[in-house]
Amino acid sequence: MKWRPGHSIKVVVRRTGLSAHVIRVWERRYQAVVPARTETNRRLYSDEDIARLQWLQQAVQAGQSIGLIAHLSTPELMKLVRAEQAAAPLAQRPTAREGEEKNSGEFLAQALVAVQELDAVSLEEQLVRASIALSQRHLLGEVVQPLMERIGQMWHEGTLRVADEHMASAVVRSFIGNLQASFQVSAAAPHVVATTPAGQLHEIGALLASVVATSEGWNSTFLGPNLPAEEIAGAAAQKGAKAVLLSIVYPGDDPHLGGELVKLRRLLGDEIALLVGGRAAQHYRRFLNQTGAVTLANLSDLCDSLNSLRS
Amino acid sequence: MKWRPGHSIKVVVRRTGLSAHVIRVWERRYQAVVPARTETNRRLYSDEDIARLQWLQQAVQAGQSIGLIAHLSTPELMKLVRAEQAAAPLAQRPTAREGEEKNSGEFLAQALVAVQELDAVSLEEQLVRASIALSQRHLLGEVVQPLMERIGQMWHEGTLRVADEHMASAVVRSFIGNLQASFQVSAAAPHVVATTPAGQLHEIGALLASVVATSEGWNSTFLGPNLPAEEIAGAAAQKGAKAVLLSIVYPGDDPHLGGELVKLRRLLGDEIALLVGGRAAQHYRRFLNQTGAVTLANLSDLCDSLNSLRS
DNA sequence: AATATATTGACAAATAATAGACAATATCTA
DNA sequence: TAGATATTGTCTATTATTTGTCAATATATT
Repeated sequence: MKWRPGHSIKVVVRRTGLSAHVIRVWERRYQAVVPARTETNRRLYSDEDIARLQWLQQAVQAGQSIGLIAHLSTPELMKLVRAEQAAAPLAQRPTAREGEEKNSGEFLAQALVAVQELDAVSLEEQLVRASIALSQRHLLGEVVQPLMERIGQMWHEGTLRVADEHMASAVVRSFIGNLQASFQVSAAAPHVVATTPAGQLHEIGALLASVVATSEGWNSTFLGPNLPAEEIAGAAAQKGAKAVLLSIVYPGDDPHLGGELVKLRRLLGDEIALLVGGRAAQHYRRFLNQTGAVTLANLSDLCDSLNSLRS
Repeated sequence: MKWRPGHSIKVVVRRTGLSAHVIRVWERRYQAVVPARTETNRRLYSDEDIARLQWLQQAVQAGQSIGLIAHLSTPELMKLVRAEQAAAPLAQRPTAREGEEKNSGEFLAQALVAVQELDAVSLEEQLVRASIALSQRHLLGEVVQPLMERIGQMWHEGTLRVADEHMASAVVRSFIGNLQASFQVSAAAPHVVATTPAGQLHEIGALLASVVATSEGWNSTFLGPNLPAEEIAGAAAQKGAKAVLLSIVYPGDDPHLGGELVKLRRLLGDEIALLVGGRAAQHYRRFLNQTGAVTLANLSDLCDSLNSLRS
């Protein structure tokens, strides 16, 4: 679990990009980060120390002076960096650097802070930044989806207030809806509909699926959450859809849902595929297998399934 | 909690766009903003200082001369700038005046057709066209709001399917969220939060209220629907909101809602106003009157109430 | 032995504060 | 209207502070 020893300064240099000189001088002058020591006086940095240095570095890059911010707590630093990013004129935004992996994690972390602070503007700002810096796939798979999963998790744990969760849902919904509108799809392209079955109130998963389908060149209609099987089948028929995308996240033990799925499968007929994803989808696996629905583990699976459906 | 240290003049320069020279000369000549100092005589600007400089800058850009306004209090500056802004756009408003009435009706009719045909793309297209052709006020008051009312009505009558209603909600939500993001509001502007109380699941009204508040120059946070009184009060406190906007649409006979409203009023304290609108608001009039909440008949009422709150 | 790290002191470039000057307008006055 | 005066942004020169970098030296690691 936890790694006791800690990291040498060399590791910190590699991971932060700061020089060893600077790291030491920040410690000497401002006690910005005061690592533990070995018996022989070597510095031993914890992961928290490194993270703090990274935040300090970002704040400095954003124009803050180290002497004024070195003693701030790490959460305050995070807040400061966000404020600075938001205030930066678009003209001189920090040049998009390489290292998408690292960046997507930062976007996620910043977005989570924004959610906890109930800061809708900041949350949207992070999403927009991520959408500029990252590819579609990384944006959805490494920022938006993990963000919503994390929020759902914290919500169940009681770590997050309902208001935070609702605010975040509203912002993310709007953002994704926006994203979807930015794609141009031929009217001749095949259709899908995306929704969640009755009893499933969390709609973001279905909305994500809908965007992915759109970005893969399908005409996708998002029907909102919590629809009974008849409604879903009716809508699919009306749109001439080739597939129905369902997202099942919570709860994972709804006694009615299995029946709904079976009924939906019957109503859809043989021509319309049923693709089911989401965290709790596997809890209903026996119903899905029994009816010949396709279970999706992630958004890449969805892409694959859509592509094979097309042919 | 609170921000102790302060920002260097460099940061102020980047956030305001003013030159360091100007910032210092305004201080020297007019004491426009007199920041704290470090032990070594460096200027330390607080967030309030920066906000004040932004207001001063806006006032100057609007044609005021710095020597005459530098000594005004920040609230007076805010009022001044808003007055200027309200006066200016009228002169250069390029809106196509002709046939707004007729057009708004057409947009509404075509949007309804799109809903009944479950055509999200067409619905969004109508909304976008309306947003181009109409003023903000007409767009929201004569297209979006009537559209959602009509949909709710048809839904209760059974004329519309659930899927249609959900799809329309998703599209309109996304569209309004988009609209909201298009406004630039100063961080120094006062805050409101918009939501619906527990038991009220329809969120579009609150979202509309949130956009209107934003367009009137408030920082508005939309909290999503169906929040218990404690959550609303907590969020309002966290954001330092001056008002809470509630939308009550359906149902109009919830036995718990009156109690929720009374509780919310108590939790908010004396400093935070409670503005309540929506089709069903008058059904709870006795609770609202009893608690000193303001009842709003329409979006224009909301504008008026917000403006009087500001002073 | 070769390499990496810690400590101290020092240095230079960047940044900031102050006072004063100047030019372009704006406003007032005769 | 012309001239005087005031306002306002910009600039320079000087001094002081902040901050990244480096060298010298000692100690630890491989």
